[in-house]
Amino acid sequence: MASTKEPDSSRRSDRSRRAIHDAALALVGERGYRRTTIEAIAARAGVGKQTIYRWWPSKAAVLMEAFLDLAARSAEEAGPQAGGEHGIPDTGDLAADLKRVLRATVDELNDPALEGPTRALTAEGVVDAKLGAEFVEKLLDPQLALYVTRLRAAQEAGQLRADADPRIALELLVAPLTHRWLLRTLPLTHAYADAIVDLALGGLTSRP
Amino acid sequence: MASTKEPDSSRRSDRSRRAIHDAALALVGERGYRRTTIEAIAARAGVGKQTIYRWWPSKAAVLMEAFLDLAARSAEEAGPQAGGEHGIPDTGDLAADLKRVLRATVDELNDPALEGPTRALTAEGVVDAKLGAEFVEKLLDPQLALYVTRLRAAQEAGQLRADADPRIALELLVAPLTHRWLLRTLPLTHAYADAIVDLALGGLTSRP
DNA sequence: AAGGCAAGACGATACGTATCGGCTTGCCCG
DNA sequence: CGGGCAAGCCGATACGTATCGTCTTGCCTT
Repeated sequence: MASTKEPDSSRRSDRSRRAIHDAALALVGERGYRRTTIEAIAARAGVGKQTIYRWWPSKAAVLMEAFLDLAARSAEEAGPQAGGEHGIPDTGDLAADLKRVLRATVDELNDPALEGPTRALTAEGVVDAKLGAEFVEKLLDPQLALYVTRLRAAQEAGQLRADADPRIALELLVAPLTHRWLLRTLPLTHAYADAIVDLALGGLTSRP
Repeated sequence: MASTKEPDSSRRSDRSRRAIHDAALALVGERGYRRTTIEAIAARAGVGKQTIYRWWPSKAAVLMEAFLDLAARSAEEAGPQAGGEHGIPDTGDLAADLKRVLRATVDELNDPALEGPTRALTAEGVVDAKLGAEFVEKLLDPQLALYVTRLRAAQEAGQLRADADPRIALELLVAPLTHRWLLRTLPLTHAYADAIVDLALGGLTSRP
């Protein structure tokens, strides 16, 4: 028993880890997820295959960590009051604030540099429940939480129905964008984001 | 040129095709998409590997066709006025009609027999644009078209804002369900479907 | 000197192709 | 008519390639 020898993480090479992150992101962007092999990642990173197998359980896990690392670094660079990641602005105008954030999300989803890895990771999570849970917990939920706080503020300001669950309301706003992007049903544009905000806030029912 | 000899489809064995469909669906349900191999499908179907490679370009294509066939057959069985596939009911009560259909969709998405293959196919479409387009065209769009007609009827009955694009309004209703199911953020229940309908129709904004 | 490191050999699968008789199908010739 | 004959799909299987994940070997950092 207990033959599962855990490697000593204190001796781990941070240099190799970063090189593997970079190589993984680059290769997935260039050739797609399916066609990037562990061996290719190792070769590009100038690293032995075993160094990857020692520290990661799967190709998807490598990519996930690379992604998290990238997000953490770009968040750090961006500083406290950055563009679209560190909280949703509250100017008092809920519709305008939401449009601003959703437009930024549209731009992010349409960014060709991020599209490949993001699609790969999402698709993997759709099929692999374990990885999907990690994806949701570490990447998606923190972002959605920002909406919850902003929507709660709107609720306290009397701009949002008191009986609306912010967690559900948020999905009404975000899910349509995700839907178009993931399934590629129709183009994902700023105009679409605006339309979603207007319809979601105003409601579909006609009023006198 | 023209050395691409197309096989003669008139001599194709329908028996083999069905066996392959069934085997593919069963194996994907049992072992997941990644771990079902073409060779295993052939073995289970009692079919030569080449018979699969002769008629299908990829594993995903086999599954897609199997799925379409299944949908077509179950639609046929269900008859003209079946549960949830052949048009959205129009009782005059838009909210009730939508809840009925979305609840049925929830049940379908939660059906363990269909979950495996559907996830596999969707995930493949997320990554493979060509397959995704086929998936949308042959499976998703026809279903969404039903919403468009129902919503247009509601619009003519004065129950839906005249300035709302039905194609976008539909996404407000359907996307949240897809979102929860695909990403597994929270449980997908009838109560959630009802909440979505109420919020989408009534709007998020508080009213006097 | 202990252990992670780069490099790569290795067995195990799965892929997609090629080929083999066997069997059905449709056509030709007697 | 009707027996044979070519064509072509069928199940089956051998084959070479690609990738996997493990294992081994020295080197080099710590």
